[in-house]
Amino acid sequence: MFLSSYANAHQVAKAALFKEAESLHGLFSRQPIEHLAVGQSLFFEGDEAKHVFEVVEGTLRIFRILSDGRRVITGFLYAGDIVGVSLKERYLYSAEAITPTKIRRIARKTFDEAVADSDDLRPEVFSRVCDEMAAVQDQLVLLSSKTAEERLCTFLLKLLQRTIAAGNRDTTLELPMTRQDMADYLGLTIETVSRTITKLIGKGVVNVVNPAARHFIKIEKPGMLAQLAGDDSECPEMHRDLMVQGDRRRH
Amino acid sequence: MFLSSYANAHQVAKAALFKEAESLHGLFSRQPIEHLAVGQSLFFEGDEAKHVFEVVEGTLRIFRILSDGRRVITGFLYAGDIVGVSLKERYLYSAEAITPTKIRRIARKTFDEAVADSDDLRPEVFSRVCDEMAAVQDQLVLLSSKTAEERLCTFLLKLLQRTIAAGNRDTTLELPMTRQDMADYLGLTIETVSRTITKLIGKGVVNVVNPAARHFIKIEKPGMLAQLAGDDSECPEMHRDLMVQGDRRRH
DNA sequence: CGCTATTTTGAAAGGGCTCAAGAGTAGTGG
DNA sequence: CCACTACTCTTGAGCCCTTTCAAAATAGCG
Repeated sequence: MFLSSYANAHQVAKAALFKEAESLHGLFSRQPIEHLAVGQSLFFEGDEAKHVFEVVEGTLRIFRILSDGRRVITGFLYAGDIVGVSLKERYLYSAEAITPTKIRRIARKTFDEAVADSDDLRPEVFSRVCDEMAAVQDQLVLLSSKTAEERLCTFLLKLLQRTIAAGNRDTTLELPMTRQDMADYLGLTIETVSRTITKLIGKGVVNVVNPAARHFIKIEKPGMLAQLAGDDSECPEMHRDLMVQGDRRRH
Repeated sequence: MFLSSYANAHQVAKAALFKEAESLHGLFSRQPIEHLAVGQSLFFEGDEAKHVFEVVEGTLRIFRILSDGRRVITGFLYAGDIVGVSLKERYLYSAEAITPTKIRRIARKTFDEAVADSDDLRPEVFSRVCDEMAAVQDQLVLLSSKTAEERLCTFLLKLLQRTIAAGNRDTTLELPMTRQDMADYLGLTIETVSRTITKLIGKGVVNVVNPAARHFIKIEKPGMLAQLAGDDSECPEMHRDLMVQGDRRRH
């Protein structure tokens, strides 16, 4: 699956001081940039996994199509992310550009050899795989036990944290994906996503900056958004020592 | 998270011919066996991830407790599985024995060094991480778009495939986990799990071998079980070339 | 400006949840 | 061996959130 870009940023930076090829980004930087138009596919589920990709610019969706036509989006890729590492023979999902996108590619064989040879690259790859695993597991928790509102808020919160981490002071988010994409990612219908956003606007938590641009959402009350997202980062401690039985809510 | 045991079995076997330490199992085999009683914890979410474990015998559940007390089981561990690899500082989940269990442990530091040093171990670790990632993603698909019946059937089917892979000819499954465990794993309530099993018995798909032993379930119609599980291994091809728009069902 | 795709809104139906009680199963100790 | 208790599992009834089906409103674009 995809690998988060904000993984071990310090390590990347350190390595870059010495030799560019000693960081994953450096490894890709020598490759030519390729352009993807909106809706264009990078690869398909089931294809032989011949390349590893770095997203230079833009956004992609990662998804599977089920036998009955339903689509499940398992993640989004943003600038700096790397796809195609934790795979064997074949891609387990399709990848498609949802905005005009720039990518670089490296043959898996080349990539694997470079990683096997470099003591700097291995920890970086490992770190990204760990982040990816953590992200999928969070998504698993979201899907197995959160309400529509909690799901939406969790999603928006993650996007918000992304832009804040990128140094953006404004709390206005650009949602490059459609409502249908959000629905397929959050395990909801497009109608529920739409209704839930309307409800959040009603509560004053978020707002559309300009009714014309529904893909720009301003987070008015980040604190409340985090509240509604539900995961007060779980609470493992309550479980420790004393098995607090009995008062399990829902599910 | 956990790592599936049937990963790259041939590679493991090959390495074992030469030197035992050149396979992951060999690496653990020198460690003393530790015993866990039913309900005993191996580690807690949030704990410093100091060890990597191999399950020698028994079954464990991997889970998180949410702030409102709900429990999400993200996986089960069986004999041969390895836990604690794809992690950074801390465990992202708790692990608890659901049957009497035997495990071996290795310090992460030792483990990481052994893997970094050995050209045989690295591919095996990589392979297991890939399998783990694929499993989590399948679970993600299950949770985001399957009905209660489909979830149950998918779960039973996976267990069936496990026992068949282990060379068992009988289609009777032992379910070491409680109904509540299954519910927390499948994103359902215990009542829905119970009702769905009753429904499957009514359809003649499965049966309880002996009403006294509800943890032993015989699969009477494996074919029908696979049907009801829903994932005719998805269908990526229908999507290729021609973007078949429009007739997306549900969600 | 007209056409199409996307999004929103409404009303009704349904699947799974909640609450509540009953039925088995085990374990304990007299 | 049989209460007695504690659990797990099953079953029932009603409700609620999300889905489904349908249509209107809004944006995007040639």
